Amino acid sequence: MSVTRERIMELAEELILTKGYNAFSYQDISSELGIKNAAIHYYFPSKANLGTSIVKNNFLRFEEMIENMDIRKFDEVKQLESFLRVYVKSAREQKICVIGSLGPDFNTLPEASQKELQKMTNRIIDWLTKLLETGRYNGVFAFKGDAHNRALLVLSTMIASLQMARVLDKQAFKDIHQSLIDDLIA
Amino acid sequence: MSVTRERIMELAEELILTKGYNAFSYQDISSELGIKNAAIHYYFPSKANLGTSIVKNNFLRFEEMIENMDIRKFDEVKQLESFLRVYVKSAREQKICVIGSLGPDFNTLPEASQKELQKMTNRIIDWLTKLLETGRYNGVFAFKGDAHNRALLVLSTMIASLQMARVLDKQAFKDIHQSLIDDLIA
DNA sequence: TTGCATACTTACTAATTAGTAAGTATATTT
DNA sequence: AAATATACTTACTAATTAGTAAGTATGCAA
Repeated sequence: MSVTRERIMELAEELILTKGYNAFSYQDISSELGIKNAAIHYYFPSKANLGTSIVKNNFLRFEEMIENMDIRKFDEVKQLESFLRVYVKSAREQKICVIGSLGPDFNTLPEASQKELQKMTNRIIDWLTKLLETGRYNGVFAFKGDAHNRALLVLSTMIASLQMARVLDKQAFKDIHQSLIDDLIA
Repeated sequence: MSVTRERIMELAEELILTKGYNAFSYQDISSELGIKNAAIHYYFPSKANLGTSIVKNNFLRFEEMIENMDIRKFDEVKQLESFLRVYVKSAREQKICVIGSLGPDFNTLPEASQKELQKMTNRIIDWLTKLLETGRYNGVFAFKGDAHNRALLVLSTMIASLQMARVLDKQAFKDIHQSLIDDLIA
């Protein structure tokens, strides 16, 4: 893989997570990387293509994360903690998450990006649902109601807590994050 | 107040809640209302001004809502339900909320809009905190931990549930909304 | 009836946007 | 050595953006 291509993707993702899809431009990337606009088009013919690539890449990283956790046979609490750590890292870096950034812009996204974002979100919800269900069965989680609804609640909470931290302050993320864990751990 | 001014504000708010701040343009408004671009500039000299006006207007509507509830002496559950009804209505209309739309775009907003959004968010959190605290004291709410943290959690949940409904489907909002209430009502 | 404020339109600008076509340097393969 | 593929740059376009300055129609007040 080309190093330039990777630097473009890395920066584009950062721009999406800090400025949003509709606020970042090819110029933002080219000026920062010291390359020309057309160089980005060489690797990513359209902004739609670049955006979709970033969602796909994010999806891939999630799949890799849960694969590694399966192998090491982490218990449910550890798996949840690993999942939540991704958001803790984002909060530290003043970023929000991909779903929280592209979700509000959903109606303006190219169809391929929309589809990929939906696929990833469903995949995360499915994984979380199973994790919560199993964890409750094993007595490490305690919560009322359907595990699927709880999974939606957990993901929603993490998405919004990063956004709240942006509007208010970092403490907001920590507070929400702690409340979530308090509610869930048996 | 001018009727044109009001129609601009109404449409601009809708555009922010459906397309986002950085994706909507003065053209979107002028073409829809059958007026010229410059007519919008007559009422709102800059996009910064228009954006800030919309946040202020939203803030005002929240203040009016909680004022009306105080007068009628609604109990805490009714007050929470009234508050949540705003989000239920948004979900029906395929909209997200102002904080959920402008929050992710925060870094790209003009300073006046940022300040106003912060003020409004803090005001909502303060109101929710007191409501939850009083409601728990009166035995109608049941939750663990600090009321302020719980207020952050409630607001976060509503913000993100609208976004999740956009990415997934309306059922996602209903599920999250129900989980939230189940958790809170004693 | 003159003057002034309100509510716009006309006509424009400068900047930025994504995107393209054609050229070029370098490395690799044949 | 020649041909080809890779990784770009140069130079451009058409569309869209927020914003402005000057003009105009209408109503109302002095």
